Amino acid sequence: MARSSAGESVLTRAVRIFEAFGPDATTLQVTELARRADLHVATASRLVAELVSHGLLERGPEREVRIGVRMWELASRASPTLSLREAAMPFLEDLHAVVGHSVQLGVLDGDEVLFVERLTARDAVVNYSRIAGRLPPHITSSGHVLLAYGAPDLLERVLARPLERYTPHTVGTPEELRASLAQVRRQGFALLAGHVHEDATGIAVPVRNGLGEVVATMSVVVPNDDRATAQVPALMAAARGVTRALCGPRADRPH
Amino acid sequence: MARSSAGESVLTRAVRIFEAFGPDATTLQVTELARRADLHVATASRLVAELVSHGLLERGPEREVRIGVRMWELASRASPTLSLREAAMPFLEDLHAVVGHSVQLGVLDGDEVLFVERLTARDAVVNYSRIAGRLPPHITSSGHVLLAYGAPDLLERVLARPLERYTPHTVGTPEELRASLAQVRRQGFALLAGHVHEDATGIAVPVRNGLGEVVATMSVVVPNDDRATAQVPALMAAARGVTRALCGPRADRPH
DNA sequence: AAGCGTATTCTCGCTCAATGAGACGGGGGC
DNA sequence: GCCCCCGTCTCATTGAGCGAGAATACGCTT
Repeated sequence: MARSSAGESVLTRAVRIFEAFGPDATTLQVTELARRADLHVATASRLVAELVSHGLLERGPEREVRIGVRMWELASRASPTLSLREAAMPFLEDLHAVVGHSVQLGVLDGDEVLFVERLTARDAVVNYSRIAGRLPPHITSSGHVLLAYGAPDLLERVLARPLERYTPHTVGTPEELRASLAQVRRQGFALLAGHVHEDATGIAVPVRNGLGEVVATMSVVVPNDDRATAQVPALMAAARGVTRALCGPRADRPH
Repeated sequence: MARSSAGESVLTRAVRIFEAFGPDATTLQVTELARRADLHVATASRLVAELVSHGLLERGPEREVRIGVRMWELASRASPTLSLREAAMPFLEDLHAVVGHSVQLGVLDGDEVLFVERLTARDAVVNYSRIAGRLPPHITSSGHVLLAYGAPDLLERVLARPLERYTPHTVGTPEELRASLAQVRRQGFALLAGHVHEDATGIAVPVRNGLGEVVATMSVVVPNDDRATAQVPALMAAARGVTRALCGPRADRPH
């Protein structure tokens, strides 16, 4: 017996191995890894051994397997994602210090928000995002910003799927979503109270590059109260700072 | 003609492709990528296409290839490296605010210091590290800490190679290095003035886990002056904070 | 110590996924 | 138009990769 019955490539299988790990499964035994990756255990064992030899996976004392440092290093050395994060970091830190609640940096990947950075707060209302985590765009303020300024076919694709509600406040119909996005475009920011978690308000603003294109979104998660809107100017100032940093040493673009 | 003459695996080649990227080559054309990865251009083109289909690489408008967001995501979702970084982040931020200069978090990987995080400062003396970057351990304060508390065979391996000097101050002989490490063990921190760059002093302290093992190092890079030593208590306090965070909700360990 | 159960690695016959040489198409420059 | 460079496609070739089953490793129980 040779070759996988499904005609799969080695790379496809390796990717499936990496995808088997997640925040709830940071280490896995070979057998479980094989099960999750849908591989014969001997095959999984072999691929794991090779990935370990390359440093992309690592083994622990109980033969458990985890993501290797080399994987992160290769991903990070030349990553556009991390270039953006690095440019944004000083502004995220300042915003974090000023607002006192969790701040986030998100990008659009596929049809989802991918969170690139999140600075948490001790007294955070609730933390519903995680670094390298994803959320559907219709439920978060970040997602609303990315949809509002994104390509029209993005919105069509999002609307082609059911809009699942996380709370009674979550946008659940195409009409609601379109109205919300129109408001984002008018106001220049998204403010969603209780859409992901009942007790939290998400506020997000677009982050633009030097060409004026929206490339990311900065957001904060604050308690539901009347003072939420007061955070908007700080957010916008921070986003402008990131834009400036993304342009490099050139002069600011006129608004 | 089939199969590589060198009997290389697909994974080995994919790793070489990723290794071709770096901070000085964030995007590459397929031909250049093939050259750097020592692959036939047709092979490189094919592997790139597949890696792009998995999101591990991405293409730009001029057919340039760059690291894909998915690579970073898979590396980050379950990464022990990022767990450490996340635990350390609040303390790095506080330290950054207090010291006003660049702060760094480094780990030992192989025989080198790998920088996991770096918060920069506007008026930083000099930034000689980068996130996901490596430096030889004998030249940096971080490296001295990791060597001082590391396994003896680590030091032997480091000493088995020539100790290259970056500046006239850099440790350049085994005797100098051993003496410096002994001092680190006595003092509990490393302070190296002008070892990497003439104008900068690096100060590093060990970060321990709940078992008392040194798992990382926190450091700052400050100007050379008599006030440098004053930063040590803040560094040590921050490192203790990280240890507490790494222990989870359990009580503090007695010192 | 022996036995058992589980997990992981090794062996090996088999085969098709991966290879690179060369053709081809596209784009840019002269 | 011609030429050059780049990247993708085609295809004959073959050995890297496969999984079934054996062997080994490990932990636990009696």
